[in-house]
Amino acid sequence: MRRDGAANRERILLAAEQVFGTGGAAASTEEVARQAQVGIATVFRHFPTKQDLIEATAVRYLGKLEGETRRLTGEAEPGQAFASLVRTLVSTGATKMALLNLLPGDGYEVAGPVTTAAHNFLDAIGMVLERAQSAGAARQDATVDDVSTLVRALAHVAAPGEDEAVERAVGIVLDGLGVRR
Amino acid sequence: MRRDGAANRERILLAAEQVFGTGGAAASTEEVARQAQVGIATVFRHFPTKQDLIEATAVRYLGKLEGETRRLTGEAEPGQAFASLVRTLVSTGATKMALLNLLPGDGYEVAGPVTTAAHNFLDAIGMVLERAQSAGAARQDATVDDVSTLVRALAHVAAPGEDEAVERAVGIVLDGLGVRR
DNA sequence: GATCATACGGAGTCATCACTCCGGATAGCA
DNA sequence: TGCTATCCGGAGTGATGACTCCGTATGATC
Repeated sequence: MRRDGAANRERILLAAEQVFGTGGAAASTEEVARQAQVGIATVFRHFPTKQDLIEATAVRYLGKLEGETRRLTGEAEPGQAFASLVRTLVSTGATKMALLNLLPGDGYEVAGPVTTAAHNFLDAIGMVLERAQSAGAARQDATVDDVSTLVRALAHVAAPGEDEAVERAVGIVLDGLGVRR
Repeated sequence: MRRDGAANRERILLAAEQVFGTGGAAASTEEVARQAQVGIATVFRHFPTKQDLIEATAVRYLGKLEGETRRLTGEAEPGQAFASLVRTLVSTGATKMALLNLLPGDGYEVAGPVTTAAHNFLDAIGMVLERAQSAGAARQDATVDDVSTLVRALAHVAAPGEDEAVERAVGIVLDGLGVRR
């Protein structure tokens, strides 16, 4: 693969994360091309359909989230680490709701790279959750799916500018999850 | 207004609630016309723009929700009434998420009939909430906005068929709201 | 039952968007 | 530096959807 080709692919993915994140999946591919400073044909050469582009962007984004989540596994305070995870996911999810919608449980295809990436991400969340539970800082019967569902839910209403309302809602959910604060 | 005109207006609003509810605001006006068994021009004669149609549908729907909510004010068990309210709103919201998105706090215009209807609806929720709080069946510092935010959030992920996951999430949120179960 | 204001249907218009075609660069290598 | 496989841009193309035009039908009033 030629170097300029690889570089453009990167620029496109970066732009797509921004565009689809803020505008939802309804945002146009042309907008992505504009933001990436690339011709529309170049986008379609790298990603034959809009769906392919969205999926590639989602995989990349989920991988990033997974990395951030795994980093929290080493935190000294498991309860705080978990609370911090939820807060972070909700607020970053606020500007990427279209991508979060691709998580399982939101009516997505059963197999494929997106689902794999999502599972890896959920595994990472599970590790943080279990550490909190072992430390007695989260209720024992909570599952990763519970956390996933609640985070996706909160992310949907977490529009930028509604910080205070969202913070209150997150606090109530964390109480429901038995997280010590 | 002629009788057939009024009747068609009703059929259109009914169809719109169904179509926009399940398909989101992205659903086409033609689909509404088809479902209402009416020509496309008839829809636009009654509601000059698609936005007008969505707003009229939302006002109607919010009024219906308000009525159901006020009915819960007379329940014997305030805590159960509140829990039942949340459950009902989340599950009905699941098939009308596009309309629930028009509630304040989701980036909608400040004035107008939709906002008025939404406020009336929130008032009704407030009455149910306060009764539960007075009975010691809900935490004292919870506000109507908290409930509104959480319900909207849950409704977004409450796809039909995900009943069990949603029920668990609702349970956790109710725990966070201090609702006795 | 005649008149006419009110309503109706569906073909057409215009804009948007996903996706394609093709002539013109350019990176990498000898 | 010259060659070529790879890559690029932007003007199409076809489909879809919001909205309009206009000839026809019908409910209300006399």
